[in-house]
Amino acid sequence: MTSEDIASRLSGRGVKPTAMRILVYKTLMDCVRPVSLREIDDKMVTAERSTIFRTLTLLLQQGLIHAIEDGSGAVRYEVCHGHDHCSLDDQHAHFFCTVCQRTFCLHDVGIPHPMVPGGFHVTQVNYLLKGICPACYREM
Amino acid sequence: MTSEDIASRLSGRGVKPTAMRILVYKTLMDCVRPVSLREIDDKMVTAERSTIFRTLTLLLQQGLIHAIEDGSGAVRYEVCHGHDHCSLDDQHAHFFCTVCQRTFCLHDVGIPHPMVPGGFHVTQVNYLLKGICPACYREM
DNA sequence: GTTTATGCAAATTCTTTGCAATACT
DNA sequence: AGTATTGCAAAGAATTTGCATAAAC
Repeated sequence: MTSEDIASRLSGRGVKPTAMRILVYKTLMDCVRPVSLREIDDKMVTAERSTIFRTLTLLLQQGLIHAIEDGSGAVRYEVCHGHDHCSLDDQHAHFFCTVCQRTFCLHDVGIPHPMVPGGFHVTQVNYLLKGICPACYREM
Repeated sequence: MTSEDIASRLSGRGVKPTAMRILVYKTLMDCVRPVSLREIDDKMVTAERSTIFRTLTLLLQQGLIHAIEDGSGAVRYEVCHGHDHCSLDDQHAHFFCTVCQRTFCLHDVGIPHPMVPGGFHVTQVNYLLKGICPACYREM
C-alpha cells in the first residue's frame, strides 16, 4: 500500500494526512502482531513517543486502528483490516501467551456476537484468549 | 458469607487466611462491579496499597479471583463466583461504558468457547464488550 | 498570519520491589 | 527462633499534558 493510499484512507476519516501520521500508520501496517507504543517507538527512529501517542489516539478515535488490552501492562495497537473503517465484523480474536508475553492475531477466529441485556449498546468487542502458544508449548 | 467461610475458602486453595487477606476478599465480595487496586484501597482505610496488591496477586495466582482488563488503564478485580475455583465455565462477559468508564458484569452472558488454531492452549478467556451503558444512553 | 502538528520535558498514574518491622507458630 | 506477612518508601513503567518551536495552509 502506497503512501497515497494511506493518505486517502486517513482523509476519508477526517484525519489530515501528515508525513508523521502516514509513517505511523505504515509502521503499524508492517507489524504482524499488535504492538505497544514502546515497540512502535523503537521501530521509528525519527519520531517522538508523545507524538506517536497523540497520533495513535487520533487514529483510534477516528476508527482507523484498534486497541487491544492483553494484560501485558501496555495497550497494543493494530490497523483495522476492514474495508474503510472498524466494524464489529472486522474484529477478530487475539491470543496472549503467558510465557513469551506475545500477542497473536487469530484472524480466523471471529468475534462471537454477544446477546446483551437490554439497554446496553455495544460498539466494540474485545475477545482475548490466554494460554500457551505453540512455540512455547513445544519447549515444555 | 462469614469470615470463617472465607477463611476456609482461602485455605482450600493453599492461602493462609490472615486477617488482611480475609478483609481484602470480603471487600472484593461487596463490590457489585470489578474494582481497581486504587478503588479497593479507597474502601479499605487501614490497609496499605502494596499489601493489597500483593494479596490480590496471590489470590489471582491461586485462582480465587479474576483480573479484568477493560482498557481503563487499571486492572480490575472480582471474586470468582464458581463453586470453589475459577474455571472457563465460571467466567462471564464484561461491559465497559466508554462514557462513565464503569465496568459491569454481564453474569448472564457466557463466554463463548473458542475454536482455536492447533497448538494454542487456552487457559483463560476475556470477553469484553464496550459501548454505552443504559444509564448513560438515557442521558443522550 | 493563523491554525495545526510536533518535539521536548515533565507530571501523573499504575504497578512493582527492597527492606525493615511486625506478627504468627 | 524462624518463617511469613505487612507497612513504608521508593523505583520502574506506561500514559498523559504543558508549552515552545516548527510546519502547513
